[in-house]
Amino acid sequence: MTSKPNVRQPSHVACRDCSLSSLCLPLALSLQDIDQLDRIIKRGRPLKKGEHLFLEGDPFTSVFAVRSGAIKTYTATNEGEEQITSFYLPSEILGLSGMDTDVYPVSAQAMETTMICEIPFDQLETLSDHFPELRRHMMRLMSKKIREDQQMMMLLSKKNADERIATFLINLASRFRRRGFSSQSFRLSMSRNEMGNYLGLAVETVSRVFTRFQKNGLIYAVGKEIEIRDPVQLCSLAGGKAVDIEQIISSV
Amino acid sequence: MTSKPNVRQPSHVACRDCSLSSLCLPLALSLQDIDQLDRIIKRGRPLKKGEHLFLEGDPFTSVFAVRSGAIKTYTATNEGEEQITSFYLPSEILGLSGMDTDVYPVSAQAMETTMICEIPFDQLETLSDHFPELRRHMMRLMSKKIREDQQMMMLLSKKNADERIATFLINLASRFRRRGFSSQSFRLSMSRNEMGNYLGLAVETVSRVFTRFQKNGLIYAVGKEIEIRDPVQLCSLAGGKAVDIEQIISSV
DNA sequence: CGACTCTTTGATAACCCTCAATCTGTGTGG
DNA sequence: CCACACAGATTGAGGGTTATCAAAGAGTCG
Repeated sequence: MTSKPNVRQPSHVACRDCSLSSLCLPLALSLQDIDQLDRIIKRGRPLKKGEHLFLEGDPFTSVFAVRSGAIKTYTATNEGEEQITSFYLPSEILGLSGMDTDVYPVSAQAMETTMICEIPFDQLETLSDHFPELRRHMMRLMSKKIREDQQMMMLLSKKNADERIATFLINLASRFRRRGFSSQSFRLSMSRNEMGNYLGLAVETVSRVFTRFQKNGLIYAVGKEIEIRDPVQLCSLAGGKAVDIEQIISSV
Repeated sequence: MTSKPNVRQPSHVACRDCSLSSLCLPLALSLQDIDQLDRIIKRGRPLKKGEHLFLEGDPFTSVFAVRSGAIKTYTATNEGEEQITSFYLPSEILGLSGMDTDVYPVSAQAMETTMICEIPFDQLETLSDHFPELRRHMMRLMSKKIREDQQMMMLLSKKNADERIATFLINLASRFRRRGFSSQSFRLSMSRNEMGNYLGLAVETVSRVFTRFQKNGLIYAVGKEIEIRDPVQLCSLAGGKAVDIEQIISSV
């Protein structure tokens, strides 16, 4: 299988051997096509916690896939504070929103030690000229991102603190599950502060809600480790569409 | 120019003769290519106020361009209320967020009498197989939408009522200007209720802010007609990035 | 002109933010 | 190895912004 001898680090696993390939870009490609994608992907050294993948305003050159760890993207408010716009977990793709501006509209920073696959965009475009499926997959990714952002807008404009945090936890749980990890208990890669920033809440509010959820037996949390104790009620609080809830409850 | 004799209604203007073509999909196409796009576009009868273009859950078949009038998209919250996700003005494209689900994730409704160009998606995909520029244009559209949604998330999570409404008005003004209309005075196609729904505010708050803005000489508003009296201060309230503000102030 | 919706205005209260203090955990240097 | 410094997390008190409730005014359409 791995004819190339350069498997010096786990970061050099080929796409076809990557456990995340079924979730990531190669999804739509045949084995042979994957090798072509594989050739254009750059796998850099791991990013340490706090290191930046790119900065707001940097020239847009690549999209990125998270292999392990976690990335946050953020932009600066006019008062100079940071506003977190997304968290990215393994197999998730970031950088697509820079496409129409030639610069990244957000900064991307590692929240823990993180391995990244970098996909130079001009080469990805060239490649996608020949693989309509790859093209459609990228369009679908962007379309999905738009829908997710709209869910987020709904959260921010209609939900109270309890509902926001319940939604956030359920969302994380289902993303962990999709990657094959436990969705009942997992480790939050972000601080309470980052969570509040993302959810439009003060740190203190996040903390209070966590405490209350724990008192009521919805979750059990020590530090960043979290266990979902009552997925049904948590989903009910999150208040997604019924159809989504079914899926998530069965997954937690 | 117009060799086809079927110009029975304004809605049957060909893309190459459409005053919005420089803003809409044909942007990236040569005159000859535009004609090919033109052939696949369906131009239905005008939608009357309140009529739906599509409903949440309808099978995804087409993307749409607004020719005149205005469209809102909304989704139902779990309590059954509507949550408006976007307003679309002439030359703007809607429906792209349905691409990865095969159904529209939102409903689209005319806020006034509205003319629409419908672009069947399968044909658009076929066409874009041959025109890389069309493809890139669509990707850019989606990328732009993602950035706009993220601006909206920032508005919802960090801005107070005054700032939200200032931002909304400045945004509308710049969109009107882009279409060649006055950005100093224009007509709101949405009700106070719809505006509040979109901005995450109660109707009463919207009304109060309008009254206060008027008292302070920022705007002059009677009903849906609105005039921007102090664009500098309004922009300052909106608090966008400095570079954007410059552009907008000069435009109002 | 009457029924309707939309808008405005006022009073009240809920929710969450801010400020402040304490507590916990983590890493660093003596 | 411990003590200390520091950042993050928790808890409490108080106040501000905006939602909610209620009612009246303005505009619209049959």
